[in-house]
Amino acid sequence: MTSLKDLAKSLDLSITQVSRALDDKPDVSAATKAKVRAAALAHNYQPNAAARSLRKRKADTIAVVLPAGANHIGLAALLNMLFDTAAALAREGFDLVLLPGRADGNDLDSLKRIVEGRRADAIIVVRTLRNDPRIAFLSERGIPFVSHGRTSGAIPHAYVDGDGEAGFSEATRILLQLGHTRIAHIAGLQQFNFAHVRRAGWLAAMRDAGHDTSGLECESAPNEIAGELAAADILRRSRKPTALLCATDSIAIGAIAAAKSAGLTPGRDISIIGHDGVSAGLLVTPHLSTMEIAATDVGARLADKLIKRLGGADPRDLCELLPIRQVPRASHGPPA
Amino acid sequence: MTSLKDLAKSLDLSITQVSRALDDKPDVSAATKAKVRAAALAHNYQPNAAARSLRKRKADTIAVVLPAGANHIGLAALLNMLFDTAAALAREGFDLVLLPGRADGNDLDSLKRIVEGRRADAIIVVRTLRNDPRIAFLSERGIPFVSHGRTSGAIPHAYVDGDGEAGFSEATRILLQLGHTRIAHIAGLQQFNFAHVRRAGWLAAMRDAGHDTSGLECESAPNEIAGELAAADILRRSRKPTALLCATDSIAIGAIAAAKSAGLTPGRDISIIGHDGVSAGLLVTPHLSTMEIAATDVGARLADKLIKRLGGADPRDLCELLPIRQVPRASHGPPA
DNA sequence: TGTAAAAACCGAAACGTTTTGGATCATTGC
DNA sequence: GCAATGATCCAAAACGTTTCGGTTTTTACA
Repeated sequence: MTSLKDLAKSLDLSITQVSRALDDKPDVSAATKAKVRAAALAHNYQPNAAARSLRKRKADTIAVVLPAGANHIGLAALLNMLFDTAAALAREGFDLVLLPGRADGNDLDSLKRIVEGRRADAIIVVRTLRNDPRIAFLSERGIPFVSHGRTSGAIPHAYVDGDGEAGFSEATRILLQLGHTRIAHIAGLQQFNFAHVRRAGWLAAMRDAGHDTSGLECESAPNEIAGELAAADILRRSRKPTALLCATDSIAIGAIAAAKSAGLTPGRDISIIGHDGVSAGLLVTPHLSTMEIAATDVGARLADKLIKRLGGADPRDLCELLPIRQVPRASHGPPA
Repeated sequence: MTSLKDLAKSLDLSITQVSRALDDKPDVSAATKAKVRAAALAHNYQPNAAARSLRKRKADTIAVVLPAGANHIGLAALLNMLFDTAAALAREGFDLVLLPGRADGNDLDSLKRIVEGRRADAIIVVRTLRNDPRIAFLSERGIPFVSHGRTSGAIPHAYVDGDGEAGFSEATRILLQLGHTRIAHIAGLQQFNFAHVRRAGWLAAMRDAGHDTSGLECESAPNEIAGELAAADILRRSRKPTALLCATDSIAIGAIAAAKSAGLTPGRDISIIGHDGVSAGLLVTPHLSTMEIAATDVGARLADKLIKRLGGADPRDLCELLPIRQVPRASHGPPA
């Protein structure tokens, strides 16, 4: 409501001086600075965001393009992480704006609107695909961005991600060590990079151990219902697995239900392991063996990378691959 | 990157006409409109958001002030709902910006910054308190807003809320009908309005039935761990309840764990009912009896109310109290 | 007391859009 | 042929801030 002009008039100063005083710039005497600050407080002056952003050519805003609709299960964890990111960004003076992905799946158009309209200074990309057009677009335009998850493409970019390949290799080796040989993998949709690398980790460990993987895998959307269907399918096959390594906890929780329906006791008759460390894993019986990123502040790390990127850092120096920690619980063990 | 000026120059038109053409205003010939639109598309012109917002004195942005940190459990459901709101608002051309509550709990300052700085045209308030200073502030300033949840204060305002009082009264009556008399209530923190009305519903039904409630209640933060502690406490008391009516599912899930630890079988030795209908209720054993708002589109309703409020509707006409539907499952039954 | 340097200040332009208040031109009615 | 009408168009102001370049005032020192 109150503008710089109002303050200037009430203080009998020029707009210039009031602006500079509030910015603590050198050309203003200590006395006037104090007076101006007092007046600003009294009128609870807040600079008009649009005017400032127009003049400074930056919006002090970060945008995150969210995947479209439907898959609310996975969304909750994502939004929780982004809340941390928002909090970290707020401390640096940035607002976080949510852009729900468009129903037609054309996220590039939302992105163009944001970028060309200068609505945001930088972008956060989540749910990276193996070959992500959003990342190609942003890189080409030189828009600062950080992604939650890597891509398989050649474009170097800033990211924070878990080392899914190592994690799934290790989990596979643990199962092998316990005596399993027919270790099946219920993969996530392979267009997503996280799903691809997790499968690669399983595949590598199986190959290293000299085990045939044919007929031992299938693909599932990352939610309980799809996971249950996929597990039921794989348990019905001729070459019956003794262990199910699942791309996500949600799939694994569905797999536990499927195993029970098939008359198997998870942890005894069949081993099931997931990934993510969601709290729901402690609600199922038996408690879900899983693995998770060995860091609790992924959201804040994302914010940190973004700030550094805005500060001009090279994206190649802003890649963080976080180690995965195994969280063994009761849903896996030696083969029956 | 391209501005109206650029377009005007390349088309040999005035900025005025280009602007009006893109806005489909009357004073422009059909021929020029077509030419302008084609050029805008070719240069993929997007109006500068700051300039437009400065001139039009509106930001096309809605802000939501989120509660500060910590309680991530309840946050996930909230964020999920807000995602729907964001999607609905996006269809109307509004962006949704997230304002994480400040660590010092002073959300009013964030609110002032947004409101005075004209960063948002309207506000969404969540987690309403019984007596909410944010609502007092916004009402007084005449800022359009909608809250997720009512307040107990006298200020009329737009809201969407579930009828927690009716829901908890009904659940209590159901338990009474089954033969329970010592029905305890594990309440949410009473500063929150939802917790207050749910307790009121239980209290009214108990009084109507002529049952003494002394020693039959306690308060808990809305998460599993606090719920488990609260339930353990109430199960240790001299006047042992046969049923636990919990303010939220998270509390109820904790209560199930506590009951098991105390050697009781939920659903047989003790009845436990929650509220929210979270999916985790289907993961615990036995499946959690609960209740929930009989509508799946609360987020969109919130957006709808906000749009109407921005259109000048009276807040008193924008109050929606949604009925609660009981979801009986396996965690309650007649007393042992 | 005079002068140079330093400190404090100010006017005006610019950011990119929308909108006001005409201006121009062809067409119509008489 | 002339005024009135309607259809297109445009210059300029305004939104509220930051910043460039220059001006005035004070201080420092001879």
